[in-house]
Amino acid sequence: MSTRRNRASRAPPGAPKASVRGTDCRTRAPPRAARGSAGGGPSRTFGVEQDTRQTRANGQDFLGAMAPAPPRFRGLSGAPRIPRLQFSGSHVTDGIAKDRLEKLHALRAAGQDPFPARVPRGRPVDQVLAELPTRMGETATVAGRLGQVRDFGKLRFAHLQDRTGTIQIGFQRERLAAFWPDRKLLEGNDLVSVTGELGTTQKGEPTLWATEVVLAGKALRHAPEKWHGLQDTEQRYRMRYVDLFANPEVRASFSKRSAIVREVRAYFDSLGYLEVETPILQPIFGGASARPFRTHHNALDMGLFLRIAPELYLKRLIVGGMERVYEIGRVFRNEGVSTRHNPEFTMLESYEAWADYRDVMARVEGLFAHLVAKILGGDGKVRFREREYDLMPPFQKARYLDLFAQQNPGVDWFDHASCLRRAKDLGLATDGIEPAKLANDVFEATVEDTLQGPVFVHDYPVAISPLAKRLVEDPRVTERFELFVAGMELGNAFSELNDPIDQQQRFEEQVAHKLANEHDDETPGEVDVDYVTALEFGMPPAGGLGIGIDRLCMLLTGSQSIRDVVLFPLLRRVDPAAAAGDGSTPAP
RNA sequence: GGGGGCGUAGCUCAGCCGGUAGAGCAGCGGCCUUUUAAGCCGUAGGUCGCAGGUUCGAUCCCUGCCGCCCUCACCA
Repeated sequence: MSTRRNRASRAPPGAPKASVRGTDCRTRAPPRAARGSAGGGPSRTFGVEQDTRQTRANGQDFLGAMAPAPPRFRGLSGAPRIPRLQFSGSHVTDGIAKDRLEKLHALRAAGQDPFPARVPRGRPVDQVLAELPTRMGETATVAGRLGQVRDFGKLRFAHLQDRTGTIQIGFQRERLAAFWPDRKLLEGNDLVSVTGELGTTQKGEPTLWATEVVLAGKALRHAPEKWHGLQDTEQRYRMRYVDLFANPEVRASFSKRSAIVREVRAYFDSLGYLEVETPILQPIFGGASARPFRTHHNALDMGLFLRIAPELYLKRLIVGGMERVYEIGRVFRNEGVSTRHNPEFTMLESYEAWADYRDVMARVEGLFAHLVAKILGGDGKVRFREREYDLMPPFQKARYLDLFAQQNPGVDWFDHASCLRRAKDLGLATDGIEPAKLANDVFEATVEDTLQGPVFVHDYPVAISPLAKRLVEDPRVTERFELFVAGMELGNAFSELNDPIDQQQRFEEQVAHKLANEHDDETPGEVDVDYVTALEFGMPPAGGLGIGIDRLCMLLTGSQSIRDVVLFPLLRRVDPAAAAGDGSTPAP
């Protein structure tokens, strides 16, 4: 950096601030294949100067239309020394590339706006690529992020990426005489708008031969390594924005998630379900067994919980006669994190009046048939954790107690003594665990791993199904099923309890249980009287369903961890001072 | 919370038995008019996660802490 001393001619102080792609330029520009920028914004063109009149771009001199001559800048050589930017103490400056900062200063010094409000935005890259073979030689504009720039003599190549794809940009001195001396102010990872001529290279790669380059946004940080992308899992999650542009497969996964959610909606919409939104801030939490997050409303001076499930509100809507409702929304559970658990996750819940759990089972199969058709393209096969699964319905069905008996011969689920023996044989914790819970622990320890599925496990014992109706033929069990795939619980459904007296009793038992167990923070401390009141007005028999959208997305995208389908998974906060490495981490 | 692993340049990674650190990419200065993980020559870049300890000497050994990953537990 010591040799950059030669003084380049810069614009005199009184010169116009910058070149403007104004009307005079525009009127003489060749017809664009693409629609130009939004209405004559003051986006600036690189290094336009008087001698561009000699520039031939596709036989036309449209750059030459620029007048008056804007300030000229010559890379870093002409830029004054500008003190390094000062960031506030909390800003992590580690990743800022000094050379990029200097280029930014050079651009500013030359009157160029490194962050213009608008530039010619052009058209989606995939469209341009599709039309290219039949429109060779025509002009097109694209906008996006530059990949690595490859210098080759008086040529430069780089790929430009937008949300639809990637196209190669070719920079030729002959077509870009004005831009050429300043080409190094533009570098990989910068955001640009490029207008050029459609063509190919000698090897036939579709290429946009640039005739005009406009910086749309300067990148002050280097892109991750081109070949490996961003690998470090922690950085991928903390800096998802980098992960997304550096790793195409990540972008693809989240596009797929979007499509999955869209198709889930489409499926329920097509059946006449109403999509609704119910409270996330709830004075009493319920509808599942989980520890809640607590919060507080200041104006009302009221303690609130973030919902652990929308269930009780959705069933109020069934009472209200909406009959078919669903909600796709975030729920919050104050529990551990793992590859399958994020403290906030997205749940689908649906309720349908005049339906029972058999009907709901059919809905689930219908949903999967729809997703197979729309997401997997008709083939229901999906690879997940080294195995292949066939998601094409119908699915296997198996009774809970039958599965239990198969894996635990001679053990009676309802007999505590025999379950206790079995649990001890399996090495499970048994102290202070209630009989029903213990029996279910035995089930989970012996059966769940075998549920590669997809399989509906149905008719769960009453004791572990507090919100479901009993089966008439066998009152020990309920009209409830869960859907398992890859040993993972994907969905839970039952014929909803609509007896207000029974419901009131079950709530009271819960509260009593909580009072007896001071460590029980999963149970609300009071009965949801309003919900019982709703049931007292009469709720039709109804089938309800809950599906973990994140896990569904894991399955359909083949993701190992829930964090690969959640854009911004919860991570422990890194102290800014510690991250900056100044050793001033405050004491806890 | 328990167990295991990891943390080195902006990124991807080496670093042996303890002797104050290397490569590739990105960057910077050059050469090259059809490159595409371009190539070649040159150059710059580091609080080795943080803090202690052992040692003449610590990226390396020990302890504690921070963060992430895997796993178990809780849960969907």
